[in-house]
Amino acid sequence: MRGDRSRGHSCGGDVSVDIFQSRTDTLVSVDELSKKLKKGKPLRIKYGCDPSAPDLHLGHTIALTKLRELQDAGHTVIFLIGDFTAMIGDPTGRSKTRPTLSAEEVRENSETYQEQVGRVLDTSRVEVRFNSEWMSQMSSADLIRLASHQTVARMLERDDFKKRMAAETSISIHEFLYPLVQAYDSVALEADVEVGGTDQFFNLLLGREIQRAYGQESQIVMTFPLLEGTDGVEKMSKSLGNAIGINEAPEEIYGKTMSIPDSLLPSWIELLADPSWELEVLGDSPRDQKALLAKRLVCRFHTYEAATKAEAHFERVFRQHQAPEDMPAFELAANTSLLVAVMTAGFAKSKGEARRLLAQGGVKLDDERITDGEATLGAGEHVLQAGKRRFAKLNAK
RNA sequence: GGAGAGGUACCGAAGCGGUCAAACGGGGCAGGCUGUAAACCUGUUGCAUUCGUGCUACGGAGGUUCGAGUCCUCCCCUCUCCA
Repeated sequence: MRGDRSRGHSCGGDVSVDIFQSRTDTLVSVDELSKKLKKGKPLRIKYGCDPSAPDLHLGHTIALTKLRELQDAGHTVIFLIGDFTAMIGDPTGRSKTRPTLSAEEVRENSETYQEQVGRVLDTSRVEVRFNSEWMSQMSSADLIRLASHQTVARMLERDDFKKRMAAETSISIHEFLYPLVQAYDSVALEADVEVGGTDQFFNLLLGREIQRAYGQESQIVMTFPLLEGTDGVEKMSKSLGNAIGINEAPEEIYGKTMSIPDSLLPSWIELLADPSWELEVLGDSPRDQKALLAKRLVCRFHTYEAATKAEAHFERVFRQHQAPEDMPAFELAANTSLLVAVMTAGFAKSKGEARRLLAQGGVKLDDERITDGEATLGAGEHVLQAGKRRFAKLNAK
């Protein structure tokens, strides 16, 4: 299906429209885009991020991969860090008003962000901007003028506001400013294109209106499908605990991918597959397909060696049920109770939790299930396991 | 400004003044079955504990009572309708 949709539009021999169109969810509008492209100038493509959640996950890479393609096609990617808007907190997808962030938090987070983006984008060619640059200069009068370009009725059409109205939860006035400021950012940056997830559609379209209101040409809007999280229920999001961060350890990326429901596999392959994977057979059984996908994802964010190791680690720990080669090591005194050992290894937050874990047969010492928390540790090296996947090496002296 | 409804554990949501560390559902964790899949079954889900119990929790602060999530007062917050 890739590229097929745009075939009908290749009237001007405009091949580059294809790059924009393939694997996007929505593109508004193809005609305007080809007009912009015909000017022959590199387009300014805006990608905004909210520094309150600095951990990039697989879901973000869908858009980032596309941006990389566009970068390679000679366009300019502008990475906009919404440090000013972070004070508002994007209401998108939220059922509640977000807490605001301090200036230091925003700064730290944005650094993390930039470092992670480098795993996909060529950061040497990215224009990194902060919207506080122009927003902190804006006067109240200017802000009011900006706000005058949008109506409450239109604002309430936004899906999440609508839902919150229906659910009778609170919406603060300042949350209306978020889309407006985001839209104004496009004015300040003179963006030709803005990309985002489908949940950003409203905000991106507002950018078009606001740009026009400020005498600019409207930006092209590109949205990407949202990736479902590892639970197979909700959209991938760090706060929902169903995300795979691109910063995570190879074993984690591999293991979490293996744990996704089979039903998710088609969409994951569709959304995450690299174009170069396309012709290869991904394997027969869902399990094998996942294993291959997992390996390739590790490979993408780490190295081939890391991917091989992650695979071996998985085979060893989850198929052969052996302890992994590397595990965190702890030293403690001989004759320490198992209860304390479990806590030392960080497997339980409280003694009560450790006791429960033990009682339910969740703890193994040197491959033997032990339920008595008062059992003590003999001198020497031990392997402590909690649940299926948490291991620690204990050295009792 | 007026009238009404409501704020309970991670989330949703019950809760005759004692038997409430708080029903039930979801989520989480652990066990079983498995492919670290799904579905399903079981247990568990505040902290500490000499396992007797103690402590901290039901928006906040006071009060009534032998005893309060439950009653009273004031305050804070949310929602709906009216102005």
